[in-house]
Amino acid sequence: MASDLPEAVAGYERSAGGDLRWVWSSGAENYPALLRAGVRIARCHDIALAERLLLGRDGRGGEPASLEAAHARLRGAPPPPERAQAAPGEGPGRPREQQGALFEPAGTGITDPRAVLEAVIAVHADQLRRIAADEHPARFGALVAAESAGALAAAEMTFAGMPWRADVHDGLLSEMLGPRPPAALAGTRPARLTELAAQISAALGGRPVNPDSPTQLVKALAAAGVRVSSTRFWVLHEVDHPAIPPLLEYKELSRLHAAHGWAWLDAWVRDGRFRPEYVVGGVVSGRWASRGGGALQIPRVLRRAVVADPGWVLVVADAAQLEPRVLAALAGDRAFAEAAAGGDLYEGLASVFGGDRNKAKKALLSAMYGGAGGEAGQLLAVLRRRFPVASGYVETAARAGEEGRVVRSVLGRACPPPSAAWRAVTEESGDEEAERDPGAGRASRARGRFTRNFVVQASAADWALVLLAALRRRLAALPGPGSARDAGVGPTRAGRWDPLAPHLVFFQHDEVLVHCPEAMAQAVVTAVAESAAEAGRAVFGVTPVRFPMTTAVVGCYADAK
DNA sequence: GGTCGGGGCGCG
DNA sequence: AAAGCGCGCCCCGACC
Repeated sequence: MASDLPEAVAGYERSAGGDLRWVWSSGAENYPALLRAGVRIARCHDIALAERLLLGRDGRGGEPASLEAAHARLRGAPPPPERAQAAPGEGPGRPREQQGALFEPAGTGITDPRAVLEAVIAVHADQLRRIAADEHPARFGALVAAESAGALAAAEMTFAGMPWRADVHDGLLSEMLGPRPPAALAGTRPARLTELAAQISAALGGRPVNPDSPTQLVKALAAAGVRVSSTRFWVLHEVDHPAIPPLLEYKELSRLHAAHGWAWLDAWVRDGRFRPEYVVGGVVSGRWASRGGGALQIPRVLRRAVVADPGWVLVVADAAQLEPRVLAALAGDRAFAEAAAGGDLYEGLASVFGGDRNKAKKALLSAMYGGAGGEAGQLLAVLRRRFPVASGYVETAARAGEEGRVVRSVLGRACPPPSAAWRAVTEESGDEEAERDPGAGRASRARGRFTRNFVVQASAADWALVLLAALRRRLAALPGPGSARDAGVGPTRAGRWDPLAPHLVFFQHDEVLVHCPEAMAQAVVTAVAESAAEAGRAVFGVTPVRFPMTTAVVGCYADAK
C-alpha cells in the first residue's frame, strides 16, 4: 500500500472535521501503525468486532469473525481458518509486535487491494442489513459503534501507555521480598521467601516442604495433625498452627513475586510506560480481556508505581456501584431507583435492611450472582418483597438460563447458547421412570447463575463502553492548556495524535484513568461527569437512575480513594 | 522435551 | 468470613 497512507488518512480526517467513519477490517490490526505515524482517527466501523457481535446474536459465536471469513460466508464459500493468535517463537510474557501492512488483512486470504476494498464494501453493507434486521436495530447499532470506538480507545491506550515508575516498583519489591536476586540467581526465591519457606518447613516437622505445592502442603499439614480441605487462604486462615502465619505471608508475597515481580517489570515496562494489549470484547459479557502483562489484575499495592509525569496528573474515575444501578435501570424498578437515588447506593438501601449497609450489599450481590447460602437467603427474601420488579428481572434471566435459552444485554449483546455437553446432561429422559442424571440439576442451576449475572454484567459493560467512547470524544475536543496549543485547536488538530493532550491510559471494567496536564484536570473531571450522564441516557433512555462516578485528581494512582 | 487441567489468587 | 458471576496467569504434577 502507499507509503503516504497515514498522511492521506489524516488529510481526510482534517477535511471532514471528524464527521467521518472509516470502515476497516479491524482496528486492532490497522490502528497501531497509524498511531505510530502520528495519526489519530475519530470514528470507525470495525468489521471483525461487528461480525463477532452479529455471529453471537445468531448463536454462531464459534465461527471466525475476520473480514475474510465474513466475506467467504457471504459468497457461500468455506471460511478460512482463524488466524493464529501468536507469532511462532513468541514466548509468554513478552509484548507482541504488530505486523502486517496497513489495511491489509494479515495471514492467508485477500491480498489484492481491489479485492480487499470489494470485500470491505460487501461485508459492511451486509452487516448494516443484519443490524437493521435486529429486534432493536438502534440499540444494536449503538453497540456496534461503541465496540468499534472501544477498539480505537484500546489501541490508543496501548500506544500512550500507563505511566509506570520502574524504580518505585523495584523499591516496593525490595521492601517486601528483600533485594532483587542477582541475574545469575534469577528464578530463585528472594531472601524473604526463602526465610518463610524455611520457617514453614521447620514448623511442619523439619522435612523440606515446597509451599508452592498444595499437594505437599496438605500432606505435611496432615502429618502435623491438621486436616484441611484445601490450601486456600480462607481455609488456612481458620487454622491455629505455627506453620500458618508464615505460610499465609509466603502465599501473598510469592504471588506478588511470580505475577508482578522483577521478571514482569523487565518484560512489560519500557521507558516509563506499561503497555498492555487489550482484547476488546474478549469476555463473553463484553468486558475487555488483556493479553500478557496481567493488565486487569494489577495488585493494588503496585498502584504506588503508577505516577503521573512531571507537570501532569492522573484523573482516576470509577463508576460507583455500577452493577446494582444497572439492574435498577434495566428492570425499571421505580422503588429501587428511588431508594438508590443518593450517592452511596448501599447506604440508600440500608434502611430496608435494618440500617445495615453490609446486609444491603450482600443482598444485592446475592441477587446478581445467584448466591443463596447462609444469611443470603433471608436477605434475598427481603429484597424480593421490597423490590419485586428488580428481583423478578434477574429471576427471569436465571430461569431462561436454566431452560437453555439465551439472554441479551440492554444493547443486545447475546450470551452464548449452552454447549452440546450441557444439553446432553440436562436433557430430560424420554422414559418417565428413568433416573435423571444427578448432574442435570447442578448444570442447569450453574447456567441459571451465569445468565442471571450476564444480563447485569453485560449491560454494565455496555454502559462502560459507551462511557469510554463518550469520554474519548470529549477529551479530544477539549481546548488545550496554553496559547501554543490553543492555536492548534480545531481542524488543524483533527487527524493528529497529540501527545500533549489528555489521553486515556487505563480502563478496567468500570474504572478509567486519564493522564493529563495539571492545568486541564478540572476540564477532564467535567468531561468524565458529562460522559457518564451521556452514557446513562444513551444506554437506558429516560430513567431516574443516576450513574455517578467518583473522580480523584492525583499524582499517584495509589492516592485515589 | 512439551502440553494441559487443576489449585490458587489477583482484579472487577 | 466467603460465597454466588466474569476473567488471566502463576506453579505443580500428570501425562504424552
